[in-house]
Amino acid sequence: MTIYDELVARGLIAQVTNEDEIKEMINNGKATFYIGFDPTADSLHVGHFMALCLMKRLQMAGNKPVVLIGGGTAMIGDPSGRTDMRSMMTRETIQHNCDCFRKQMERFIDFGEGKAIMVNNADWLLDLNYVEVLREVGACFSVNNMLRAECYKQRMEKGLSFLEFNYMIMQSYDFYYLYKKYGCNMQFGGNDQWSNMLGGTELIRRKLGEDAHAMTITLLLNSEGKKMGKTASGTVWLDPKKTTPYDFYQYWRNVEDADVLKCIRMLTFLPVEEIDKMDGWEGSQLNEAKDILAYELTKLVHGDEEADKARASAKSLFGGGNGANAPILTLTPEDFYMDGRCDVPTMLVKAGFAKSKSEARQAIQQGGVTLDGEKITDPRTTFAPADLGEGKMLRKGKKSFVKVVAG
RNA sequence: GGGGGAUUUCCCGAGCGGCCAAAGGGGGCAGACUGUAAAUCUGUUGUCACUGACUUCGGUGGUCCGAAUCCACCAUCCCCCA
Repeated sequence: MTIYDELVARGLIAQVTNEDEIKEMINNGKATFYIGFDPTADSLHVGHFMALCLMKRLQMAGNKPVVLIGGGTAMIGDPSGRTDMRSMMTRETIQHNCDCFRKQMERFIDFGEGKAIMVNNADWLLDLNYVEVLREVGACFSVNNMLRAECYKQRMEKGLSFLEFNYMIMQSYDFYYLYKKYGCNMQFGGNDQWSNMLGGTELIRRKLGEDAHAMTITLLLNSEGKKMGKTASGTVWLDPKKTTPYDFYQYWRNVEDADVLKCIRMLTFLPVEEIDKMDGWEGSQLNEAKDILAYELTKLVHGDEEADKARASAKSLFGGGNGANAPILTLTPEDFYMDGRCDVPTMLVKAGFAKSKSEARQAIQQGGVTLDGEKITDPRTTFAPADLGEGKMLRKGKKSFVKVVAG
């Protein structure tokens, strides 16, 4: 199976500028392609992960990836897929985020001897001269066309600042610049980037009379049409400090039935034939597929050891075990503030299971909290350090566990 | 530059002087049912020393016994005209 066919089989390809040429290029390792990542946070997330996987697949097929970190474009803020303006980031924050991105990416992409390069568009965008750019590049863009682009259309009602309107031009300039400097002939990105990417191919055509290509990856949406990788409490990050490997595992372990196969296909490196076999799975077998998905992804992102640990704690906790690998919550002497005793709401808040003591109290009153299997019914129940012994398993609802010990 | 409108608790959105911690929906959390799924039903959803107290309705001042509701100014956003 050629790499292009595999991408199609996995459902990764959303739109392409010229299928035949792109197929020819990537199947034969002739592409030098770039994907841009705007450093809008200090960690990568699932969306980035998909792009990096695509990059890895193409790199393995002999193509050369260019990772572009958008230190310059982040100064503007991409309006695509947004209904409101991004808050402006300081240069320092952007720089910090760039550094974080770089570190995480090195896990996935091999940057050794000419295999891949990493660039930062701050290096060329920040020194541009306004009037020069207007004459050189601005003349190539039709405002009429730009306004027709999907990414701006959505913003016509809510308002769009001139700053953000220029995002497309900056991104197009990046492609033009990379094309000239590195012979970068393709750009990949999320499907929401399509119009921005076309801006680049158009600019190259107008300025140089040559063809460059663009291809977008299907956005990973769940069956309700929402972006995956988000929970009510926020984004699922790749940084273990921001989203623990266990939580990361749990996120995937809990995807809806309808989304499991799609996720396995798009996100894992399991062979397509193997995935096809899972296609008819239902019921408990489909439940098994969720474990495969969660395990494979945790392994890719956090490594074998962490994946094994996450899987083991999940199995012991949900399989009726004693939760041997549960995270530990150590209570400090200050937590035993009530005559040397600690109440349960304090523990729940400390464990991060409740945002406030009120919330914790409600969980208790509704019968959702147990300590070592015993239901807590009174929010005022307290424990002294000695009561905890070697540590007790505090549980809120079905999915939140922690082993409480007195420190 | 001129005119009009908006800003409410996580989100959307009611409220337009006391009965407002603020309707309704969404989302979240918990319970039942289950497969750590979905759907459904129930409860809950500002904070705390929780049968009470305290702090919220863009910001700052003011009127009033009393303000999310009235007035003034400021900020931000939207719409129409130029």
